[in-house]
Amino acid sequence: MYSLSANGCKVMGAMAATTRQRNPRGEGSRLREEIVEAAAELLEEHGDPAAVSLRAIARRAGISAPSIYGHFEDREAIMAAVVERAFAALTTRLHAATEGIEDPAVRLHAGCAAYVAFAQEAPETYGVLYQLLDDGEPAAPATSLEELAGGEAFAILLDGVQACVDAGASTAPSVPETAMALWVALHGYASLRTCLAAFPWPEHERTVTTLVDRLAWL
Amino acid sequence: MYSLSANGCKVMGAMAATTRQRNPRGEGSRLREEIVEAAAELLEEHGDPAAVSLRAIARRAGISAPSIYGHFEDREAIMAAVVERAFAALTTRLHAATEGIEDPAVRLHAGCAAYVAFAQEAPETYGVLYQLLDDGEPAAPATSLEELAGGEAFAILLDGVQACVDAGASTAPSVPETAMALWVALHGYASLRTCLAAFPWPEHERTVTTLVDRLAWL
DNA sequence: TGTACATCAGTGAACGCGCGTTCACTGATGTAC
DNA sequence: TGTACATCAGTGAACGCGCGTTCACTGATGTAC
Repeated sequence: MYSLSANGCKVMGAMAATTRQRNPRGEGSRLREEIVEAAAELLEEHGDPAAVSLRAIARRAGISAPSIYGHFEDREAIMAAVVERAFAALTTRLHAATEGIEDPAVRLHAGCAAYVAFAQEAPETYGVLYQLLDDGEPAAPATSLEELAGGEAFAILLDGVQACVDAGASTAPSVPETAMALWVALHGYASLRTCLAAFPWPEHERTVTTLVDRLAWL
Repeated sequence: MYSLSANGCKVMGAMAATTRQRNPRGEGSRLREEIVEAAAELLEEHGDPAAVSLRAIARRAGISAPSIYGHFEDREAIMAAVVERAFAALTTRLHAATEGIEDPAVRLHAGCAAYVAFAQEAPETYGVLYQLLDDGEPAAPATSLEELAGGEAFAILLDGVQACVDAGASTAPSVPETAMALWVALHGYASLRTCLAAFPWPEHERTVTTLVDRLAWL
């Protein structure tokens, strides 16, 4: 049964490098996820979103470039999927960091620290979150918070501040404005810290604590 | 003296569209500035730094693409010049907004408001400031503040906070850390405000005031 | 159970495009005699 | 003052490249008879 026949499965090692195992019938969506995964990896490796080309994604995923069109309309759609994935990861992270903590002030601290940590660990992924929003059209300004991309993450922050106020730990005069100020400051810190490595930054924990304590009126 | 001779100066209108007036001998640097200007304009018009290609810059400046190489090493060098220009503009703006104000707290407010206003009016120019730093190599972390790109702008902020502390208007425990927190928050606000237009932002003035008052311990 | 066929995941070649960069050049301007 | 020449700001054509996207296709897989 020695064979070099067309299906090529006889030489697994070599095959893996050259040909991909085709997904079974119903599971075309598996490749879809592999594409998004490949795009996310590329983004994190090269610092530049421009380096995440459709062809580079295909190369990374081990498929031909046109194969992508079976799963995505165009390159932009892939990036949108990457952003969606990143927001989901952020939200999960924030939930994980805060759940089970009773003291609202401690919980708020933990959530904010996790937000910054997320940005530190995957700076490009973090960066792409807001970058794509930048590209989108102006959108109706009246949109509710929940419908905003990242709205769920912001809602966690909002709840955190509200809990502090309710418990008397915070004297913040306005919960939404406080959450906004906090969010803005954390974003600024996360962005600058990663891109301005030469700056003599104080200790990480210390900075987050300062921002949270002062801006959340703790 | 009717003439269509080679120097073309007889038909100014038509000429301006097709041929550019060559700079006189010693003033090659004039084109250099036109190139930077063209790049800056392109950057601000298209939101995307990737759209500012060397060829696009040349087109905008009304010259052929190779002409640029007489003035810049490569595309990256042009972008570096754009960043330098942007930092100079920011610094000028901050000085203009704060000079002549006696009350240190009022001056700090004015400076911070000007910083945010600069970012609002030229969001792409503002964005490119930190973006380029991102691309650069890690650099020695021990670099002094003054040598950092944007160090002069930060120094203004530092002085502003120091003046507040000296005058007893601020109870900030650490001047550098306070300036850092303020800078980070202003940057975050400036970035997010421009890219997340759909968010229900509070009044502009109000937000800046909140950030400054809380973070500078006024 | 065996065979013909429809489905569909993925391919390979090709397209036109704009890019950064190079090269040999052109022709107006200033200078030396 | 007049002329030959060196300088140098800027040009036009060409290069190779990677890109996004299209098209007709291949061939393994599941299904109908």
